[in-house]
Amino acid sequence: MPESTDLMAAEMSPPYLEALNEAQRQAVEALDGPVLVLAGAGTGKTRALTTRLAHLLVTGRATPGQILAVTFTNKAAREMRERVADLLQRPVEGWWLGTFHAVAARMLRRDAERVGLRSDFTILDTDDQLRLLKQVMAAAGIEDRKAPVRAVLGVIQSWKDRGLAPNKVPPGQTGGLGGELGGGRLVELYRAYQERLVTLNACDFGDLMLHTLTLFQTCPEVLENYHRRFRYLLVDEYQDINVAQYLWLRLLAQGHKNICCVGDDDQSIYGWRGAEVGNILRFETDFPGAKVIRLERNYRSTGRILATASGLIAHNRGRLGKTLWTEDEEGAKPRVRGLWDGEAEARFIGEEIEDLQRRGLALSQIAILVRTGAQTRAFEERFITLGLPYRVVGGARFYERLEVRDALAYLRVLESPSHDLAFERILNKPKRGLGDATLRLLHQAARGAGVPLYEAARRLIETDELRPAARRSLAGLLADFARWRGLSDTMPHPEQAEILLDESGYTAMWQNDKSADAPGRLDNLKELVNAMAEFESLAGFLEHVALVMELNEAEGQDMVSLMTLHAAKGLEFDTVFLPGWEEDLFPSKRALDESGQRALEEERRLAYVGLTRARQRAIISFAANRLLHGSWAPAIPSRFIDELPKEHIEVESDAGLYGATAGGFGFGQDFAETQPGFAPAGDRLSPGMARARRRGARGDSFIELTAQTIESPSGGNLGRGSRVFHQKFGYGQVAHVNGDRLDIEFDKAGRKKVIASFVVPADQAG
DNA sequence: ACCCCCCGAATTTTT
DNA sequence: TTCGGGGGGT
Repeated sequence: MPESTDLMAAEMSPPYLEALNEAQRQAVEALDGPVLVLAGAGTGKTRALTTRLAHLLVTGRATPGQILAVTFTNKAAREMRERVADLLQRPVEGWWLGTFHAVAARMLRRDAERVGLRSDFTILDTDDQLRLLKQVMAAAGIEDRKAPVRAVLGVIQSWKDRGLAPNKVPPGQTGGLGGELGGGRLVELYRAYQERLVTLNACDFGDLMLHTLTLFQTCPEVLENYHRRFRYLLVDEYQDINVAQYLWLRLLAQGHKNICCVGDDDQSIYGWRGAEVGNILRFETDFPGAKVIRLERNYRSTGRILATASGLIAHNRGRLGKTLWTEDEEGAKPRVRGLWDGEAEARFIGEEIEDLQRRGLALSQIAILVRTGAQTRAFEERFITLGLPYRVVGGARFYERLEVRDALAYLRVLESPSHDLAFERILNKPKRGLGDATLRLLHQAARGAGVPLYEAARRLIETDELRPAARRSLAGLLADFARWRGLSDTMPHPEQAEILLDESGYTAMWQNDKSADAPGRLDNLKELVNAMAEFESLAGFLEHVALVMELNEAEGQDMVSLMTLHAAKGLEFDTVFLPGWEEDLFPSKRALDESGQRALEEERRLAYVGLTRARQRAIISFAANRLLHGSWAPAIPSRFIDELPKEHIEVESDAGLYGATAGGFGFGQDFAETQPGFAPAGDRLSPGMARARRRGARGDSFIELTAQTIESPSGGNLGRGSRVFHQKFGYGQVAHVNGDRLDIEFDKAGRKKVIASFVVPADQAG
């Protein structure tokens, strides 16, 4: 970069600094010591951030290898990488830029054995986590008829978010779960779950942070190495970090203390998944001598929109405080519209959009932002009728679809046969007569011998334990895998994958499926195979899938965007519709029930995020009647509507509908109480009677049986001539021993090959 | 081993 | 209302 060097020599500002406002420039140039950049919505945060990175490199303050930059999403990391490359006119190599999880995974792979893992550990997704925990709970003898698996996983995750390993969980923590799952029992489950993960050489996402944290805490030399390496740390979306991430960052920042965190406390909307706004509020205390820089000039929205959003967020107490301003015009006042019901609301918004369309505005510059995913449906139906093109952003993600996950499980088994969860998933998919009974035997054998399921299967098919049909089927599957594995020598991995999916019968399973979504699923399988081509190897592809879990979608068409408020963070549109501003829906009753005032402030921030997405026009609406869970319920306008500064908004209403004259606020309880037949919000949702269906414990899940097997002394030192008992074949005498495989002459069943862990000494039978 | 029916639950989401 | 999971039946 000769030009830059010249510029520096002449002590002139490089051109990239000239493009910044004063505050942004400070954010770029304050390189030493801790810095907190409070970046309001639309204030050019990413620009400041990427310029700062470029500046570090251009001025020679740091080599790429001395920079660590972390984000929350792959998208943010990608954007940062691209924009820095644009600034420098060349890509940057050798720096550590990635998501918290990707960076942590990279660190963990280098020193995995120090926390009891191997460096080729696999990363489990939510689905795997649930299945694993379910097994652990069953083994612990906990009835899951009330299916609290999700709840328990939630508690475990919240502990991990707080950086708590099982031995560090404070006693008496019930995580909000009472009854049978008292604190002690939960920690026990947590410990058992973690042990299983280690056995499987696997991590869940929380573990990536937690194990790395443990690594730093227990191996000072590892941490010191990173201290030496990273001179500059940069953190995006600081308001969203959880305690584990906070501790992780603080340890890393102890080295050179040059940590720059960027965030906006007013846009903290992920408290429910462990983010702690407190982290950003406490920054100056946590990092003594910290410089705080506020980006307050907004380049996105009109004056009215900004004033409305600011007036709303001012109702929050826990804030660092910022005053956004703009030199943009005042613009139109945000509109607030009351409608009879959800259908009328959808009709109204549809008409408004058609109107904008007639005025020549692009549909791609229009968004409808809702509180919950289910709310998009009403609009989708309406838009289909109108023939309005739309897309739902952030629906079911590609790699989360059933068929894609199945196919991935096949590929994982192909890559690493010891991946038990994947093996279990595909064992009987498509149906090949290997159901619960077979799986139970496999688990028993695997536990008995201390080997993975796949290896247990290999041994089991040499014996007479299985029904002949199952034995044949399982043997066939294993032979197939051996063959598919061999293909990697002769063909590229996408082709290998295609053959695997065909020959395993998986593709055929969907081809024979008559349901409407089957063709789509087949398309997805093709897409998956295509995506593999971009990677050097199957292993590389699988690592990518575990951490990145996204597939670039085709964009560019002119469509209205439908999405949740959460999904909208970071985006902007000319026109934003904000429907469903009703008590219980928004703010969400459930959030308020769970977390009270804290949740209310977070919901309010969510409203703030929604409003600040709009450049020119914001239209808020609410309905007096809402279809919820299949039945109609009266609704009252959201308290957030009352909180909007009246002088900056335009209130409209349908004729005859209450509460919609300018200045005529005072919705709230009055509405419900004065309308005949309209119950106050609180009484509306009468939960159905819980049914106490007490049934005798089934207690025959394969995991429980497995647990019993482990606990009972089995196998052991059975030598030739021992008298033994076998569940299926009865009493017999050991005729031949070959490792853990025995030939036994049974009294009734004749000579059979069995696995040692399936028999007990005859004197212990009973 | 598979299928079907009934019951209960039903935010927000990244990695 | 719609979805998924579990239980019971074949």
